[in-house]
Amino acid sequence: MLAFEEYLKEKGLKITNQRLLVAQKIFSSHNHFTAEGLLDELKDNKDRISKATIYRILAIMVEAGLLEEHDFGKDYKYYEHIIGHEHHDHIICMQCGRIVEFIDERIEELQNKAASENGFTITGHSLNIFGNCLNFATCEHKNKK
Amino acid sequence: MLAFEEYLKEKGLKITNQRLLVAQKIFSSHNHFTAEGLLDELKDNKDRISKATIYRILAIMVEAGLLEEHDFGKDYKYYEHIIGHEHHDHIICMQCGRIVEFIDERIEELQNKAASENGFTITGHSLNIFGNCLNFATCEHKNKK
DNA sequence: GTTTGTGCAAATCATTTGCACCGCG
DNA sequence: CGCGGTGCAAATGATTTGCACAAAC
Repeated sequence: MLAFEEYLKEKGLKITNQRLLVAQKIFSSHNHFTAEGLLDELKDNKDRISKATIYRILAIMVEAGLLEEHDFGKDYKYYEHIIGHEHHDHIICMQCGRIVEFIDERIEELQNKAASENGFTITGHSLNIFGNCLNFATCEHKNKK
Repeated sequence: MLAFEEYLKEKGLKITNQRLLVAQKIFSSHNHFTAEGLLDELKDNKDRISKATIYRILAIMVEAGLLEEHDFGKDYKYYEHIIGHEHHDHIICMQCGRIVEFIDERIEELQNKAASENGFTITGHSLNIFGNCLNFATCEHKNKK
């Protein structure tokens, strides 16, 4: 059973077609997506779903710890599911929008060190590297959502 | 003369009271501020300045490379001037909003390494650590802008 | 049957923009 | 003067919300 379904039951929330639809879509792959993009992908589906509902479901999933919200410098948010995915940081191509994940334990450690040296207890962090990937396959289309 | 004034002349832009006022305010200290906050601080000034003008001036300063725009996870932007300030990253207290700057050359290097290993040319990066500072002096007021 | 969820359209909120007037150069 | 700059109010665009209806339990 989907982890999201479990969460809904736990919390006494209802299991609706829309919620299952969104969950299936999101957990079927590991992409970085936007609310708008998700809406588009579900548009042609038999079960219509509204933008408001998308946002409401995404909020629940973030609350549930199943989804992570990212700010990549655009004026809309990106999401990615984190089931079966270790924490990682991102490199974003400013040309084509391609997003590459990476993780460097040494950076993680140095961040922890920086925080504690300054008297902070870490609750989270966000490290985004912006650049150009010059990847033939993807970098031809600019400003993909 | 203010660096901003030089920039304006260079570009053939006009030197107005509003522009000087904003520049003096911003460069008189090194704080992280918001457009709204800046407007408040300049409200009681003899020369009134409108919100639209604030935004327009901030955009010019960012373009001029005198100001940096930050996204700290709120729904409004933070700015800081970078004259005489080396690049640095930020630690933000989620309780009181206090912002501490730090720099770790090892992290910088590891970022460059991660980018090039993934075939990216770096154009910029943003590293924000979120946490709690538990600082008596500041951490009593929550959600400061 | 209740209570919670959904769709729609209207509301929000930071930021941007159109336009008529103002002031720097 | 002439054109860029400013203020105001209206526009924008992502996200949120109120409300009446629909669906889950």
